[in-house]
Amino acid sequence: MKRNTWQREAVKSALDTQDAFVSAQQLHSALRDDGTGIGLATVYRALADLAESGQADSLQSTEGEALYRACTPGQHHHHLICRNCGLTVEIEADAVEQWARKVAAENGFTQPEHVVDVFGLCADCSKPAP
Amino acid sequence: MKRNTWQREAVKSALDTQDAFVSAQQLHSALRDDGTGIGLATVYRALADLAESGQADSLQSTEGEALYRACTPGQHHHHLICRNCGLTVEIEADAVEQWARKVAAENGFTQPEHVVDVFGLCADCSKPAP
DNA sequence: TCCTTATTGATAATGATTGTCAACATCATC
DNA sequence: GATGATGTTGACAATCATTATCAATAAGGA
Repeated sequence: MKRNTWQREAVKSALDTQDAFVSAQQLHSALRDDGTGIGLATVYRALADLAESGQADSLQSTEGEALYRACTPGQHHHHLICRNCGLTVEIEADAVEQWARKVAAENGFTQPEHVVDVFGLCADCSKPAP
Repeated sequence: MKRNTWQREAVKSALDTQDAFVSAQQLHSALRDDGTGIGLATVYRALADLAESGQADSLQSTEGEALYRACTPGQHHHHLICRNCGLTVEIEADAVEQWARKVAAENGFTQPEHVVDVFGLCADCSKPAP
């Protein structure tokens, strides 16, 4: 049976305070800075659990590390991500869902899923340096 | 100055024979099986060059390794990828391009780029096992 | 052919992630 | 509240893809 531990709670709430995709290492550092003595492996395990249960989204950065972000569960959505600061906004895309299904069917593919993320510079990061 | 070596040619042509995304390690094994004594680091370097010059596309697998695929240069496109055998088809998506720009603009984001890939089971892999 | 220097390849180094396992903590049950 | 079975933790080792190092090699202009 699944047990509730303060470690899992800590990881979940730490992730909730982030408005950007963060790595397991970053989250571990943040938790250590908060005075908790949580272990690195535990952070990895907790994040994997959250991702599997749909309470967090994950993606692979171009550098190859896994990044996580708390998300609204039970709802399919995509992300608009700032290349510079990581700020992330959830977006919906009914049109894209339908397009993906159509393209898959046209090529004989079944059971389509898709990865759709938009990267750009957020309003703040678009401002010229003073 | 950039020099032409048989190693770079070998990597390029080996990639051209693949109709699926492959890892640097896989390509290195294939090249070794062909009798060439090419080094692993060289394969990594050649693939990075091909990706940078637009002659190959790359993406991160969910396991975190980088996968490469030869592509038609100079043209923006996306991929329809078989989850099972890796078969990859290039697809175009003008509607999605426009949607990405619109969503970015609506949220104050500039310089939008996007990652759009569709995963499914290809016609062959969709057939039930005999 | 000669010479400069980009490239190669064997190997070490890096860094994220996962496996191991004894000590510990949770929670159903008494 | 005490007990016990077992899920969980955390320090550390192990793994694995990728990158850095650097002496030896080879491309291509002179």
